[in-house]
Amino acid sequence: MFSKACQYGIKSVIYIWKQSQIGQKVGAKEIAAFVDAPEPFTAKILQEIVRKKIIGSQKGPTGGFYVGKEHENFTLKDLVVVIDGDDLFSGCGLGMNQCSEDNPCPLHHEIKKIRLDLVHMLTQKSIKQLAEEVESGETVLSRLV
Amino acid sequence: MFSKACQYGIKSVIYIWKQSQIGQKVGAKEIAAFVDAPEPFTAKILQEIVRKKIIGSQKGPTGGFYVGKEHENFTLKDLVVVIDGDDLFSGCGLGMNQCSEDNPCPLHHEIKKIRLDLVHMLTQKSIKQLAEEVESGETVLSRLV
DNA sequence: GGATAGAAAGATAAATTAATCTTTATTTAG
DNA sequence: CTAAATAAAGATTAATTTATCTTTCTATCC
Repeated sequence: MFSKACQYGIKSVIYIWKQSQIGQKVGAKEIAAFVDAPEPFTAKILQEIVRKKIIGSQKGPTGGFYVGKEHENFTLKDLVVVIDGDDLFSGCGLGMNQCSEDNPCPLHHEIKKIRLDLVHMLTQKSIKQLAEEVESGETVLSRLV
Repeated sequence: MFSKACQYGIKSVIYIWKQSQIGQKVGAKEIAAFVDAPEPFTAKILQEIVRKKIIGSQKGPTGGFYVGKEHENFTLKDLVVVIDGDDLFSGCGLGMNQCSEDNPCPLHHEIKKIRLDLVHMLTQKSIKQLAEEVESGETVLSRLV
């Protein structure tokens, strides 16, 4: 469903949120270790997310990745689109470019329903909420434990 | 959602069903042309599907791919699993191998719902039904109107 | 039985995605 | 101002997926 890059990105951003809530900036190395992802690849994905302003970063000692007020309204869907593009949400599920409401592919109507649910899920659950669930131990993000 | 291979496979199998319903075996070339897919790649995918006995094939002149009684009970899900594996249906959506009901990843419960719907869709809609909808013009499979 | 039409299989190539490495730029601390 | 820590950027490599090519095998038709 999500690419590796996207999986790493989602986990990283949840972790960054979680740490930002307690006032901590976090470096790529720490993030990668925590979410169990290859460090250089994670760093590269984070760059892209920063460039699209989903999160912030600061260079230098005591620097790292963080989220602030200006990032609070981004949803998981925004993040997924930045990393994986919107293939998952738009376009024909069978890859037919002439597929449309009037000219539906065999799975058009079926896939539409599932996509609606998916988009709903990815826009309703805020990243903040996910971070809080990790914070409370309701869900788990790390291999360790 | 589905790989290219899987998209081609789904479209091909629907076409083969449709043609089998009117007693026609079809060759890889005809299939590829109709569903607008690269021919050698399509042939390769079809091989795999035949090997897993989702459809049948016959070599030699007047040969081709077909479906018979013995293939009637396969669902789209069976087909998708043969081509793409069951990553879409099982395993953690964020790639965490320690994710489980007791140790859920941040998206575990959310993804579960969507997967249930997806599996339901892919098992409820029979390939035959999809082929009939194409036959009746209700849905469309080919680039050529 | 020979020619032909096709599927099956295996080898190869191209494109994309995943991952790493190296260098550069920026910021803070001292 | 210098050194150290860290992100940013770009180049490179590896793995996977997509696509093609070539050869072999099998069935049908004459």
